[in-house]
Amino acid sequence: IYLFIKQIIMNSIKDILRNSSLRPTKQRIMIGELLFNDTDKHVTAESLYRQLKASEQKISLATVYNTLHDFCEKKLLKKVNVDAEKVYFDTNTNPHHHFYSDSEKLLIDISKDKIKIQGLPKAPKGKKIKDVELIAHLIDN
Amino acid sequence: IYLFIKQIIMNSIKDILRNSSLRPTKQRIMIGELLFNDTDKHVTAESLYRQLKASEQKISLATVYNTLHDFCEKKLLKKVNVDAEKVYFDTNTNPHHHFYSDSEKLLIDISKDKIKIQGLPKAPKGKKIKDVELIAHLIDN
DNA sequence: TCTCAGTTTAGAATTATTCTAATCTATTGA
DNA sequence: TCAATAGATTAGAATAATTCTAAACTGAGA
Repeated sequence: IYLFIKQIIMNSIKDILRNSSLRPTKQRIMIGELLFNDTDKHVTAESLYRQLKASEQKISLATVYNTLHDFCEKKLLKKVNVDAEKVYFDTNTNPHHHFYSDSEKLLIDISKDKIKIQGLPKAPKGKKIKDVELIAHLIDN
Repeated sequence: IYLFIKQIIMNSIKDILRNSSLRPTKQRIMIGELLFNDTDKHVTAESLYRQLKASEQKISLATVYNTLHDFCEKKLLKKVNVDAEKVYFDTNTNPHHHFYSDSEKLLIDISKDKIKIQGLPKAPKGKKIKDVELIAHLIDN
Protein backbone atom coordinates (compact mmCIF):
# COMPACT_ATOMS: atom_id res chain seq x y z
CA ILE A 1 0.00 0.00 0.00
CA TYR A 2 2.83 2.36 0.82
CA LEU A 3 4.37 1.65 -2.57
CA PHE A 4 1.05 2.18 -4.27
CA ILE A 5 0.61 5.56 -2.69
CA LYS A 6 4.20 6.45 -3.39
CA GLN A 7 3.67 5.48 -7.00
CA ILE A 8 0.79 7.90 -7.30
CA ILE A 9 2.68 10.63 -5.54
CA MET A 10 5.72 10.23 -7.68
CA ASN A 11 3.68 10.16 -10.84
CA SER A 12 2.52 13.63 -10.16
CA ILE A 13 4.98 16.26 -11.15
CA LYS A 14 3.34 18.62 -8.73
CA ASP A 15 4.19 16.36 -5.91
CA ILE A 16 7.74 15.96 -7.06
CA LEU A 17 7.99 19.71 -6.90
CA ARG A 18 6.27 20.02 -3.54
CA ASN A 19 8.50 17.31 -2.16
CA SER A 20 11.42 19.48 -3.12
CA SER A 21 9.74 22.55 -1.69
CA LEU A 22 9.45 24.14 -5.08
CA ARG A 23 6.19 25.88 -5.83
CA PRO A 24 4.43 23.96 -8.59
CA THR A 25 4.11 26.77 -11.05
CA LYS A 26 2.93 26.38 -14.61
CA GLN A 27 6.42 26.66 -16.05
CA ARG A 28 8.01 24.23 -13.62
CA ILE A 29 5.31 21.71 -14.37
CA MET A 30 5.82 22.14 -18.10
CA ILE A 31 9.51 21.47 -17.70
CA GLY A 32 8.94 18.67 -15.20
CA GLU A 33 6.65 16.91 -17.65
CA LEU A 34 9.30 16.99 -20.33
CA LEU A 35 12.07 15.86 -18.03
CA PHE A 36 10.62 13.41 -15.56
CA ASN A 37 8.24 11.32 -17.62
CA ASP A 38 11.09 9.57 -19.33
CA THR A 39 14.33 8.31 -17.91
CA ASP A 40 17.85 9.34 -18.76
CA LYS A 41 17.39 12.57 -20.64
CA HIS A 42 20.25 14.91 -21.36
CA VAL A 43 19.21 18.43 -22.14
CA THR A 44 20.71 21.88 -22.40
CA ALA A 45 18.88 25.07 -21.53
CA GLU A 46 18.68 25.86 -25.22
CA SER A 47 17.42 22.44 -26.28
CA LEU A 48 14.72 22.48 -23.62
CA TYR A 49 13.72 25.99 -24.55
CA ARG A 50 13.43 25.03 -28.20
CA GLN A 51 11.38 21.99 -27.30
CA LEU A 52 9.00 24.05 -25.17
CA LYS A 53 8.55 26.68 -27.82
CA ALA A 54 7.96 24.04 -30.47
CA SER A 55 5.06 22.71 -28.41
CA GLU A 56 3.64 26.21 -28.19
CA GLN A 57 4.31 26.58 -24.51
CA LYS A 58 4.97 30.11 -23.41
CA ILE A 59 8.10 30.41 -21.36
CA SER A 60 11.18 32.55 -21.26
CA LEU A 61 14.75 31.35 -21.60
CA ALA A 62 15.61 32.89 -18.24
CA THR A 63 12.97 30.74 -16.58
CA VAL A 64 14.37 27.65 -18.21
CA TYR A 65 17.76 28.50 -16.73
CA ASN A 66 16.26 29.30 -13.34
CA THR A 67 14.27 26.10 -13.28
CA LEU A 68 17.15 23.89 -14.33
CA HIS A 69 19.26 25.39 -11.57
CA ASP A 70 16.46 25.03 -9.03
CA PHE A 71 16.02 21.38 -10.03
CA CYS A 72 19.77 20.85 -9.67
CA GLU A 73 19.82 22.33 -6.21
CA LYS A 74 17.00 20.03 -5.21
CA LYS A 75 18.84 17.05 -6.70
CA LEU A 76 16.23 16.44 -9.34
CA LEU A 77 18.87 16.97 -12.00
CA LYS A 78 22.61 16.67 -12.28
CA LYS A 79 24.90 19.04 -14.11
CA VAL A 80 27.33 17.48 -16.55
CA ASN A 81 30.35 19.40 -17.82
CA VAL A 82 31.77 17.60 -20.80
CA ASP A 83 31.94 20.33 -23.34
CA ALA A 84 33.07 23.89 -22.87
CA GLU A 85 30.34 25.01 -25.20
CA LYS A 86 27.38 24.40 -22.96
CA VAL A 87 26.15 22.74 -19.81
CA TYR A 88 24.16 19.53 -19.93
CA PHE A 89 21.54 18.53 -17.39
CA ASP A 90 20.98 14.86 -16.72
CA THR A 91 17.72 13.47 -15.37
CA ASN A 92 19.60 10.48 -14.05
CA THR A 93 20.76 11.63 -10.64
CA ASN A 94 22.17 8.31 -9.54
CA PRO A 95 25.93 7.96 -9.71
CA HIS A 96 26.81 6.83 -13.20
CA HIS A 97 29.17 7.58 -16.05
CA HIS A 98 29.08 8.77 -19.64
CA PHE A 99 30.18 8.26 -23.15
CA TYR A 100 30.47 11.54 -24.98
CA SER A 101 30.70 12.11 -28.68
CA ASP A 102 32.32 15.48 -29.23
CA SER A 103 31.39 15.48 -32.89
CA GLU A 104 27.71 14.80 -32.31
CA LYS A 105 27.48 16.55 -28.94
CA LEU A 106 25.84 13.40 -27.63
CA LEU A 107 25.85 12.02 -24.09
CA ILE A 108 25.19 8.35 -23.36
CA ASP A 109 24.84 6.94 -19.87
CA ILE A 110 27.00 4.14 -18.60
CA SER A 111 25.56 2.46 -15.54
CA LYS A 112 27.74 2.83 -12.49
CA ASP A 113 27.76 -0.83 -11.54
CA LYS A 114 29.26 -1.92 -14.82
CA ILE A 115 32.42 -0.05 -14.00
CA LYS A 116 34.89 -0.72 -11.23
CA ILE A 117 37.40 1.95 -10.33
CA GLN A 118 40.33 0.94 -8.16
CA GLY A 119 43.23 2.80 -6.67
CA LEU A 120 41.70 6.23 -6.34
CA PRO A 121 44.06 8.18 -4.07
CA LYS A 122 42.58 9.82 -1.04
CA ALA A 123 41.62 13.44 -1.29
CA PRO A 124 44.04 16.19 -0.21
CA LYS A 125 43.87 17.35 3.39
CA GLY A 126 40.73 19.16 4.37
CA LYS A 127 38.84 17.81 1.37
CA LYS A 128 36.87 14.77 0.50
CA ILE A 129 35.66 13.23 -2.70
CA LYS A 130 32.13 14.28 -3.47
CA ASP A 131 31.68 12.53 -6.73
CA VAL A 132 33.65 10.55 -9.27
CA GLU A 133 32.83 11.29 -12.84
CA LEU A 134 34.13 9.19 -15.69
CA ILE A 135 33.82 10.35 -19.28
CA ALA A 136 34.79 8.16 -22.20
CA HIS A 137 35.25 10.43 -25.19
CA LEU A 138 34.23 8.89 -28.49
CA ILE A 139 35.48 9.40 -32.01
CA ASP A 140 34.17 8.03 -35.28
CA ASN A 141 36.10 5.16 -36.74
CA ILE B 1 74.78 33.04 -15.54
CA TYR B 2 71.08 33.63 -15.27
CA LEU B 3 71.05 34.94 -18.81
CA PHE B 4 73.02 31.96 -19.96
CA ILE B 5 70.51 29.52 -18.50
CA LYS B 6 67.66 31.52 -19.91
CA GLN B 7 69.32 31.24 -23.31
CA ILE B 8 69.42 27.47 -23.03
CA ILE B 9 65.81 27.33 -21.97
CA MET B 10 64.79 29.56 -24.84
CA ASN B 11 66.63 27.39 -27.30
CA SER B 12 64.97 24.28 -26.02
CA ILE B 13 61.58 25.95 -26.31
CA LYS B 14 62.42 26.94 -29.86
CA ASP B 15 63.24 23.33 -30.56
CA ILE B 16 59.98 22.16 -29.06
CA LEU B 17 58.17 24.56 -31.35
CA ARG B 18 60.15 23.64 -34.45
CA ASN B 19 59.61 19.95 -33.77
CA SER B 20 55.90 20.66 -33.84
CA SER B 21 56.24 22.76 -36.98
CA LEU B 22 55.19 25.90 -35.19
CA ARG B 23 57.16 29.03 -36.00
CA PRO B 24 59.10 30.07 -32.93
CA THR B 25 57.75 33.55 -32.58
CA LYS B 26 58.35 35.83 -29.65
CA GLN B 27 54.95 35.28 -28.14
CA ARG B 28 54.98 31.51 -28.53
CA ILE B 29 58.34 31.43 -26.82
CA MET B 30 57.08 33.62 -23.99
CA ILE B 31 54.19 31.25 -23.45
CA GLY B 32 56.37 28.20 -23.90
CA GLU B 33 58.70 29.42 -21.18
CA LEU B 34 55.87 29.76 -18.75
CA LEU B 35 54.32 26.43 -19.59
CA PHE B 36 57.09 23.99 -20.34
CA ASN B 37 59.70 24.78 -17.72
CA ASP B 38 57.71 23.18 -15.00
CA THR B 39 55.65 20.04 -15.05
CA ASP B 40 51.97 19.68 -14.51
CA LYS B 41 50.67 23.18 -14.90
CA HIS B 42 47.01 23.93 -15.31
CA VAL B 43 46.25 27.28 -16.84
CA THR B 44 43.38 29.14 -18.41
CA ALA B 45 43.74 31.67 -21.21
CA GLU B 46 42.96 34.41 -18.70
CA SER B 47 45.38 33.22 -16.04
CA LEU B 48 48.20 32.96 -18.57
CA TYR B 49 47.39 36.37 -19.99
CA ARG B 50 47.45 37.92 -16.53
CA GLN B 51 50.74 36.23 -15.77
CA LEU B 52 52.29 37.51 -18.98
CA LYS B 53 51.09 41.03 -18.43
CA ALA B 54 52.33 40.98 -14.85
CA SER B 55 55.81 40.20 -16.12
CA GLU B 56 55.59 43.11 -18.50
CA GLN B 57 55.43 41.00 -21.59
CA LYS B 58 53.47 42.49 -24.41
CA ILE B 59 50.94 40.13 -25.86
CA SER B 60 47.29 40.16 -26.76
CA LEU B 61 44.63 37.93 -25.33
CA ALA B 62 43.74 36.70 -28.81
CA THR B 63 47.28 35.46 -29.25
CA VAL B 64 47.11 33.61 -25.97
CA TYR B 65 43.99 31.86 -27.19
CA ASN B 66 45.53 31.16 -30.59
CA THR B 67 48.69 29.80 -29.07
CA LEU B 68 46.94 27.58 -26.56
CA HIS B 69 44.88 26.10 -29.35
CA ASP B 70 47.91 25.65 -31.58
CA PHE B 71 49.72 23.90 -28.74
CA CYS B 72 46.73 21.65 -28.22
CA GLU B 73 46.61 20.68 -31.86
CA LYS B 74 50.26 19.77 -31.72
CA LYS B 75 49.69 17.74 -28.56
CA LEU B 76 51.85 19.98 -26.43
CA LEU B 77 48.85 20.68 -24.24
CA LYS B 78 45.61 18.98 -23.35
CA LYS B 79 42.25 20.62 -22.89
CA VAL B 80 40.39 19.83 -19.70
CA ASN B 81 36.68 20.53 -19.33
CA VAL B 82 35.78 20.32 -15.69
CA ASP B 83 34.03 23.59 -15.17
CA ALA B 84 31.52 25.29 -17.40
CA GLU B 85 33.08 28.59 -16.53
CA LYS B 86 36.30 28.24 -18.45
CA VAL B 87 38.60 25.85 -20.23
CA TYR B 88 41.76 24.57 -18.58
CA PHE B 89 44.93 23.63 -20.41
CA ASP B 90 47.14 20.95 -18.93
CA THR B 91 50.85 20.68 -19.67
CA ASN B 92 50.71 17.01 -18.79
CA THR B 93 49.74 15.37 -22.06
CA ASN B 94 50.10 11.80 -20.86
CA PRO B 95 46.91 9.99 -20.02
CA HIS B 96 46.06 10.78 -16.43
CA HIS B 97 43.20 11.85 -14.22
CA HIS B 98 42.22 14.74 -11.99
CA PHE B 99 40.94 15.89 -8.70
CA TYR B 100 38.96 19.08 -9.04
CA SER B 101 37.95 21.47 -6.32
CA ASP B 102 34.94 23.39 -7.56
CA SER B 103 35.21 25.88 -4.72
CA GLU B 104 38.86 26.72 -5.34
CA LYS B 105 38.79 26.13 -9.10
CA LEU B 106 41.83 23.94 -8.62
CA LEU B 107 42.95 20.95 -10.69
CA ILE B 108 45.27 18.29 -9.29
CA ASP B 109 46.75 15.51 -11.37
CA ILE B 110 46.27 11.86 -10.51
CA SER B 111 48.74 9.62 -12.23
CA LYS B 112 47.10 7.17 -14.62
CA ASP B 113 48.84 4.08 -13.33
CA LYS B 114 47.49 4.50 -9.83
CA ILE B 115 43.99 3.91 -11.10
CA LYS B 116 42.52 0.81 -12.62
CA ILE B 117 39.25 1.03 -14.49
CA GLN B 118 37.43 -2.19 -15.25
CA GLY B 119 34.25 -3.01 -17.08
CA LEU B 120 34.13 -0.14 -19.50
CA PRO B 121 31.50 -1.11 -22.10
CA LYS B 122 32.53 -1.04 -25.70
CA ALA B 123 31.74 2.05 -27.69
CA PRO B 124 28.53 2.29 -29.74
CA LYS B 125 28.70 1.14 -33.35
CA GLY B 126 30.84 3.23 -35.63
CA LYS B 127 32.65 4.83 -32.73
CA LYS B 128 35.61 4.08 -30.60
CA ILE B 129 36.90 5.35 -27.30
CA LYS B 130 39.46 8.08 -27.81
CA ASP B 131 40.15 8.90 -24.23
CA VAL B 132 38.92 8.08 -20.76
CA GLU B 133 38.80 10.98 -18.40
CA LEU B 134 38.16 10.58 -14.70
CA ILE B 135 37.39 13.55 -12.51
CA ALA B 136 37.05 13.25 -8.76
CA HIS B 137 35.20 16.31 -7.54
CA LEU B 138 36.29 17.55 -4.14
CA ILE B 139 34.43 19.35 -1.40
CA ASP B 140 35.71 20.82 1.83
CA ASN B 141 35.05 18.80 4.95
C1' DT C 1 -10.75 36.57 -1.22
C1' DC C 2 -6.45 39.14 0.05
C1' DT C 3 -1.77 39.31 0.70
C1' DC C 4 2.96 38.63 -0.15
C1' DA C 5 7.01 35.84 -0.63
C1' DG C 6 8.47 33.43 -4.20
C1' DT C 7 8.37 33.30 -9.56
C1' DT C 8 8.54 34.73 -14.11
C1' DT C 9 9.91 37.76 -17.53
C1' DA C 10 12.18 40.77 -21.15
C1' DG C 11 15.89 42.78 -21.97
C1' DA C 12 20.30 44.42 -20.50
C1' DA C 13 24.71 42.97 -18.79
C1' DT C 14 28.48 39.87 -18.29
C1' DT C 15 31.94 36.59 -19.51
C1' DA C 16 34.59 33.49 -22.14
C1' DT C 17 35.81 32.84 -26.50
C1' DT C 18 36.13 33.48 -31.60
C1' DC C 19 36.37 36.28 -35.63
C1' DT C 20 38.09 39.91 -38.75
C1' DA C 21 40.91 42.53 -41.31
C1' DA C 22 44.98 45.10 -40.96
C1' DT C 23 49.70 44.88 -39.73
C1' DC C 24 53.86 42.52 -38.76
C1' DT C 25 57.63 38.97 -38.96
C1' DA C 26 60.16 34.49 -39.49
C1' DT C 27 61.68 31.82 -43.13
C1' DT C 28 63.44 30.81 -47.46
C1' DG C 29 65.43 31.19 -51.81
C1' DA C 30 68.14 34.27 -54.76
C1' DT D 1 72.18 39.53 -46.85
C1' DC D 2 67.65 40.80 -48.45
C1' DA D 3 63.09 40.79 -50.51
C1' DA D 4 58.98 38.22 -50.91
C1' DT D 5 55.43 35.87 -48.73
C1' DA D 6 53.10 32.54 -45.88
C1' DG D 7 52.11 32.41 -41.51
C1' DA D 8 51.43 35.17 -36.90
C1' DT D 9 49.88 38.79 -34.13
C1' DT D 10 46.80 42.27 -32.90
C1' DA D 11 42.86 45.39 -31.35
C1' DG D 12 38.56 45.55 -31.37
C1' DA D 13 34.17 43.87 -32.87
C1' DA D 14 31.20 39.90 -32.80
C1' DT D 15 29.16 35.85 -30.82
C1' DA D 16 27.17 32.70 -27.60
C1' DA D 17 26.05 30.97 -23.22
C1' DT D 18 24.66 32.41 -19.10
C1' DT D 19 23.42 35.63 -15.31
C1' DC D 20 21.38 39.79 -13.60
C1' DT D 21 17.79 43.29 -12.83
C1' DA D 22 13.75 45.30 -11.76
C1' DA D 23 9.05 45.15 -12.73
C1' DA D 24 4.91 42.32 -13.14
C1' DC D 25 2.64 38.11 -11.77
C1' DT D 26 0.87 34.10 -9.05
C1' DG D 27 0.32 30.10 -5.73
C1' DA D 28 -0.74 29.19 -1.01
C1' DG D 29 -2.05 30.27 3.51
C1' DA D 30 -4.98 33.21 6.50
